[in-house]
Amino acid sequence: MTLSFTSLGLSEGCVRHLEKLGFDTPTPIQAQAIPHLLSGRDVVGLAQTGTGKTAAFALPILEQVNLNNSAVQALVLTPTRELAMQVYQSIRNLSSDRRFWVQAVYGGQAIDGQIKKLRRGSQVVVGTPGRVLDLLSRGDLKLDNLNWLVLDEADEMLNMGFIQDVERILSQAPAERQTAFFSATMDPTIRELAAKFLHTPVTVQIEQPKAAPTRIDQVAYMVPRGWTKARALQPILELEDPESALIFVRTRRTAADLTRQLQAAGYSVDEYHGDLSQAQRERLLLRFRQRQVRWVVATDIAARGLHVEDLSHVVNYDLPDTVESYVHRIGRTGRAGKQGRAIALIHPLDKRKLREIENHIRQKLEPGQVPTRAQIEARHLESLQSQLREALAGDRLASFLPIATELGEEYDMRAIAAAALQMAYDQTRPTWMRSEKVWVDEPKNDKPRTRGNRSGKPRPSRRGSSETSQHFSSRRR
DNA sequence: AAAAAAC
Repeated sequence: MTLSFTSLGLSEGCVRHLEKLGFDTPTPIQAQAIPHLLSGRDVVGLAQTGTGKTAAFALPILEQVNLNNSAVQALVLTPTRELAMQVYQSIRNLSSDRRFWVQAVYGGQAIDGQIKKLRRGSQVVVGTPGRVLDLLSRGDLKLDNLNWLVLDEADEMLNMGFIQDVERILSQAPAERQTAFFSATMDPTIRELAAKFLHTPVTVQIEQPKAAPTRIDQVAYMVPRGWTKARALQPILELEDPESALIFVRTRRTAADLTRQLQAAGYSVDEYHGDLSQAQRERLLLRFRQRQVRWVVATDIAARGLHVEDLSHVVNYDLPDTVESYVHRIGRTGRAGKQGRAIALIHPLDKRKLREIENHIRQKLEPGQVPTRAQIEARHLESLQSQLREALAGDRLASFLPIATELGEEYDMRAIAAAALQMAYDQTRPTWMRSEKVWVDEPKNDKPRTRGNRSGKPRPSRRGSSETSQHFSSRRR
């Protein structure tokens, strides 16, 4: 049973272009949603990001859009500006017709350029709610000819903070239109709002691909009692040695603070959150995607939809507020058939939250302990050896051979090699590990501490835990 | 209670 784009009802020209792009088999969500959308039905599509959602709604639109009319015929709303850019890019790639125009509109960027382009005409507009409303009230975006309205990441778009804007936009769109909600989760609010805004919708759901979770190794590192998460993070990162990582935190403030700490420790890392200017945000993403920055500390701005090629790690430094958000966050890794790792830092106060997550994903996270210095050093030596083997097989060796020969007249060859290794080893260690003072393995104190501070000594200060305890105390009541 | 989203 081979499925083709042709069998879904897409035209020959469209299918040929898709083949040129290297797409010959529809993904499950595409296979299910495209025929319904082509037939004019409203659709609720339930699928994770990275499953080909964008093409699932874009292809039927491209198939039926009137290219001889430059009025806006389709509007796609996304919850973040970067997602709008990303969706815009992939829609643009899906059409080869010169008469087809798609445009992205979002805040944080001069509105003049966006207005100018809108005046030139675009059949499809992708945007964030605030800027779309702004353009609507200025009269620069007109929805009179709108045939399609798509909410990407609908569960997020229908959240408290967004819902009013989205409702105002929906109310300005012609009633005679096709509407699609794409969402990773179907909670009661989505069902309710779908009933409100969609006309006898078909729900298509790709059965939770059992393959997705197994492509992500999930580990829960237990933060020892009395340790801050910041202190536990560095040894964990040393052992995990992520090629690239998104480190999720709860607030913008923590993002900035943690970034500064990690940078001071010598890591290639930068911050990403809503306190940055749009230009900074875009520059950061570009640098991250081009591998000029290895790790990014981010708020939930990066939890959804964001695509970074070959992201090796997702780190939940702070656990997310909702179990759904956990699924979104870890979904940034393990994409396109690659293996990914999702690690979480579990403070003693986070254990309840961890259980909720485990119940939701019906799977236990593999427990992990903060690595000891010995474990990290072993890991460093191991990677040094494999790097050495690579160098031995490489072609740059010749330029270093004369030095080795010269030194060889004075020293034993094995001593020279060992000294070179020592130099390389010292350089791979981050600054904080070079100082013995900072890095002291504390005896594991797993005895549950009684509430009263019996010893009478002041409690160790716990910088990182103040927000956490505050957060959970409200649940205790 | 925080984050995102318009100036």
